[in-house]
Amino acid sequence: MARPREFDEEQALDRAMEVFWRKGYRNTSLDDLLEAMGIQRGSFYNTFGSKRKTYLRALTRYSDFMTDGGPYSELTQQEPGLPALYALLEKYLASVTGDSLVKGCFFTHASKEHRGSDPEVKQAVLAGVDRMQRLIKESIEVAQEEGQLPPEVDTSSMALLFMSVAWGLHVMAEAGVPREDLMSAGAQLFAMSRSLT
Amino acid sequence: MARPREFDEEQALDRAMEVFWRKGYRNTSLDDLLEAMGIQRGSFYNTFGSKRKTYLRALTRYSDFMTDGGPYSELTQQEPGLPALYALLEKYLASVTGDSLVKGCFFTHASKEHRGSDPEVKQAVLAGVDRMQRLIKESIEVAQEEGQLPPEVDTSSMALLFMSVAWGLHVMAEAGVPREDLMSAGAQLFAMSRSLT
DNA sequence: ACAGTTTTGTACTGTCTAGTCAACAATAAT
DNA sequence: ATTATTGTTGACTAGACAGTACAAAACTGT
Repeated sequence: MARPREFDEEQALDRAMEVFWRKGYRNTSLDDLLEAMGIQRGSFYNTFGSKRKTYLRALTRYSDFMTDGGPYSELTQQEPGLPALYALLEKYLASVTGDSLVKGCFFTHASKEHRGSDPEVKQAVLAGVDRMQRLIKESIEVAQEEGQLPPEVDTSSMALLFMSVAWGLHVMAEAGVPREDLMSAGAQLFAMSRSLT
Repeated sequence: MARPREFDEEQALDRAMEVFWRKGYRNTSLDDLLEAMGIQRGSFYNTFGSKRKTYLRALTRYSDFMTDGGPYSELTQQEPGLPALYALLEKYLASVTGDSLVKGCFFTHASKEHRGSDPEVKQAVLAGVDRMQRLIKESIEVAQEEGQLPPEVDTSSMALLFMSVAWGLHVMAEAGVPREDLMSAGAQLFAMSRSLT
């Protein structure tokens, strides 16, 4: 007994995620957002409430997007352990230094834009980071089982170190450091890892 | 034959640097800036021209601030090589996870805020990053001479790797990852470095 | 003392922003 | 067909923002 919606909420949210990911929160105006989502002001506020709420939903959606069937799920396929991790890093650096519209991890952008001062953003980001870290940690444990890493290394620290390198190189790329330099710095990390055994 | 200035330009610029460093470019309103600088609109536009120009000057000033007599100059004192680098990283992480007003490297904030889309900002940041990387590279070369690192490692890649870890852990801290986790990830890197010999 | 010059303080401008509102359109149950 | 209910639309509001204009103030050389 009411007028049906003319757009798909999930799809609109995906578009919103894409814009926020690409441009950040503050730098995305409502007009940008509406244009990307393909809806108009009234529908937007009716369905999503506010720019902020949409942003928070986009963050958790990103988390799902990355881990469920996304890039992180490839860690268990192919050659597991260090090779898979290295492949993931290379793919990440390629996306960061390439000319795709969406560059780098949404969470790094969100972290830096809010600098931990927004509790809700922080919580959403931290939840996503935890999921990613867990997946990487699992890969490192596989690497241990495969004998690619010695059994005494702390897998949690190692996982965090790997993520930090990826994120750090991401920021370096945005600072203007050339792609090849970033690639060889990443390679250096894996060379060091391999030499542990 | 004219009225003298009532404020010190250098000191005002230092204050401007501090605010931009702490709050970022967009998130610093002109009122914030003027309050921090202790001057008023007219004087500001007379002396500094615009918010943007002031920001660019603040960036290069930061570079001087860090390398000339600042934290990076400590690399050559104390125990040079890896211990000095490790001390620098620990100090950085302490500043990042502590409760000081100014947290982390200004260049990481600037990089991420503009994402390489502003050529002038990019240039200023890259120049500063180059200086920092050179200092770290020198420390790594010292480490090689001292036998702390094998002679075959690529010192440039290693320097970039170290910086990336610092920056990455910085972003992780802002994402909400606990301090101890960051510390042990940093320690992991140095443990790996030491085991190379 | 006064002319010339620069700084200073403040009111103002135009633009951009997120969010609101009310008229109008489209559906489903009766 | 009517009515209740929800969705859509575009004009509107209120506030924040960077930057400007200009008069008043303060200083220096003569």
